[in-house]
Amino acid sequence: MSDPAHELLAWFRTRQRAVPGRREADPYRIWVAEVMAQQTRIQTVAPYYDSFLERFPDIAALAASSLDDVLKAWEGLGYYGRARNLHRAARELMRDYGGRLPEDPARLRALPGIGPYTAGALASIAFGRPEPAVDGNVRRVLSRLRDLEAPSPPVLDALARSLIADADGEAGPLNQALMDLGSSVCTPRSPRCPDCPVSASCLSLERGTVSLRPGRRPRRELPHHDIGAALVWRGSMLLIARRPEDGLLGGLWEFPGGKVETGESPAEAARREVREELDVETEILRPADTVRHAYSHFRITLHLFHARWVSGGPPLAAGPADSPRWVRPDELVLYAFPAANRAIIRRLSRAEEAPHRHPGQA
DNA sequence: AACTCGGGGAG
DNA sequence: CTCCCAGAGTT
Repeated sequence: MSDPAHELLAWFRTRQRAVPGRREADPYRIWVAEVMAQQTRIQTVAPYYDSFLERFPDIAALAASSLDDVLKAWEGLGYYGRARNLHRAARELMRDYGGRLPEDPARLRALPGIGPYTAGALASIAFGRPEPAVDGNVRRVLSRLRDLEAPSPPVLDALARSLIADADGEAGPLNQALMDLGSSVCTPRSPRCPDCPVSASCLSLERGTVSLRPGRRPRRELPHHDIGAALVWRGSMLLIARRPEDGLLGGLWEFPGGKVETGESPAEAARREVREELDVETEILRPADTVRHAYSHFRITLHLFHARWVSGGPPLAAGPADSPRWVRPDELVLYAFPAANRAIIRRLSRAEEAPHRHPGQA
């Protein structure tokens, strides 16, 4: 008689991978690992995880930091709302819970950035509670195990709970076993069913529908946008601006610019957007760089131009959080930029090593 | 339920 | 190139 829960636990014990948060006992460190892992691959998370915890070793340190510092530590990880929510949640925890995470899933769920999955993961892994933690991997494993095309969250929840009920109080290890199985064996394509500890219980394997489970939603084709942006030089200083906190890339810094309208050249768009957004008049000098970048739901081609400041904008000296602001090129590394801008900065600093004249200097 | 929100690795 | 990932918030 098959016993999926015990098969999963036994399999998990034999192959504990080195995963951020896996060997941790501190709920805060598990929390950070789970949030970083949302929609993000484990290899991507690892380097961020260590440096983030070194920079913010506990909830109090995170709550006491500025959002800019947290975003800088998050730079390149994507979904920057996660960093904003983590920061907000830390402050709520200091105010309402004495700087500790609550153990109750419902209270966890009420914190910003903690949804059904993360609340279940924390409750089970950090606090040993018998709660399900259904992420994309677990959803796929359970869909195949029961041969379900599109199980709803309540159904998945119930399936996970029934496994947990057979797991002898080992909810955390069982949840992690399901996730591990999904990421290493029960993969979206080319699953390794011969290596699967629960293949004897798998209804999809029995029916030959493994590759069809779970069903995929049809996807739309990605629209493409051309963006014009400017490296506005004022002597040896560059103009950067902070994006609004809500919305795409919220709170990150960027070189000012915007969408190219129909009948407009990228250079014209750059000059117009700088004037409209920052009230700064410029003269476009020459193309600086072009970067293509893909987001989840659209693609952009970023056309960047060297430009000369003419008038308007902030004073040369400004407070640390003022936007827009003038910075020296070597100061750019202190600010959190989107990946598309970061690629430009890399190439800019490489070019900086070769002898040349600044476009804006006399 | 549908849509928004990044980035990167695998195939 | 396409797909999709240790999801959550908003509408």
